[in-house]
Amino acid sequence: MVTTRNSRADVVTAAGRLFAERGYHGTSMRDLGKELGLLGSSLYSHVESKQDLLVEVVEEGARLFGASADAALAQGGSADEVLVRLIDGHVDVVLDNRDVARTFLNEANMLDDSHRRRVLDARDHYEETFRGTLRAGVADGSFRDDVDPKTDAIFILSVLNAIERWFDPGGSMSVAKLKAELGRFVGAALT
Amino acid sequence: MVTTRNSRADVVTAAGRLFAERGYHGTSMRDLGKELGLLGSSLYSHVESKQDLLVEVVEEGARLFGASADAALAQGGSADEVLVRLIDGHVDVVLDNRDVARTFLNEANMLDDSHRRRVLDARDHYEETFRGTLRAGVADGSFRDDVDPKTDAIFILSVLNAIERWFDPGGSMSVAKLKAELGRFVGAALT
DNA sequence: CCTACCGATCGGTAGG
DNA sequence: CCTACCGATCGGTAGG
Repeated sequence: MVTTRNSRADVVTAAGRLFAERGYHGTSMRDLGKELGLLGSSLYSHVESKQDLLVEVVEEGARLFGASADAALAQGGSADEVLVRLIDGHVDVVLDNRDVARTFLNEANMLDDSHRRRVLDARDHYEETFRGTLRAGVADGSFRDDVDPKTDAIFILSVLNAIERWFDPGGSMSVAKLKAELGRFVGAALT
Repeated sequence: MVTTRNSRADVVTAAGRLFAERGYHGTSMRDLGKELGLLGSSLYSHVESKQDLLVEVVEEGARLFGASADAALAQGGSADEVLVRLIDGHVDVVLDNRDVARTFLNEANMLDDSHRRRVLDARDHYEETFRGTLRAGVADGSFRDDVDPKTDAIFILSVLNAIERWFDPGGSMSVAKLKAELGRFVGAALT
């Protein structure tokens, strides 16, 4: 028997799993307790509220995407190289933290106003990384001059954000293949 | 005073609005009643269950997208022309029936098993329209020969399905501009 | 479409 | 982390 008490981190992780699968409003504190082998009421020794759990999961998502963008920029290189790192980094965040990413992408609007605002700001900052990279690539001639950085950043992120909806990590397409296909499609669209 | 009794269609429309905004589980029958100026319990003279309402909204979404694809194919023409009609038609469905489209795209997995299965089949059939058009375009040389119909159909649909998340019909970008940008981006990716 | 309910479940608390 | 609850709200029904 290795039964141990759950940590706060365990609770947040399980919450991410259920929020990703069933949605915030589709998950009850009793569901979450069952997932961890305890009663719903016992969760309140770890967290202050259900909303609190959503905040933690979504903000972890914001941190992960933000860190990925920072890392992609920090290495420098051409706009084309930065964009490839942004794309690969986004894929890694989604696939290595699928529940967190899904909750971040689909349940952020269930946050109360102040938290939602902060998350939307973080998301806009992340998007700006893509926009800026497209602008730089257009400016230096790496990308077509009919590329519209604002719109195309949204288009590219639309493709990336949808990955959690269809990609099966245990399926026939490898992560490397996924990244290659993304690079080809986006590359062709921009050059 | 033009206060009239609500029809079943009114109830379904209002349900689509709330399901799109707050999600299926975030909407109560009392919320929906309030939206229509009646009590939650009164809704049961129009529908059998809450799930029933979700089924109606989601299946209407499936019908709309299906009809759009059928129309795009029926007109014939080159793969390139069909694809443009598929894209424009998808945009029209999303923007002319936003609540239905959002509910179809985001709440279909809240359906019970049998209905969800049917909707997923319809969605796959719709996706096959895109895949087939890409295949035809590769075969006749309209599109690059490194286009992967299966993957690229998903990528294109990812861009189209995300439109409800960011496009503001009252904003600075017109629908015509949106369609032009989509055509340019997707066209560049495929040719 | 309302009145008047039903049992079940919700998020959460007090006290250990 | 459990026991023992709380008031509020849930989807839904009977009967008009």
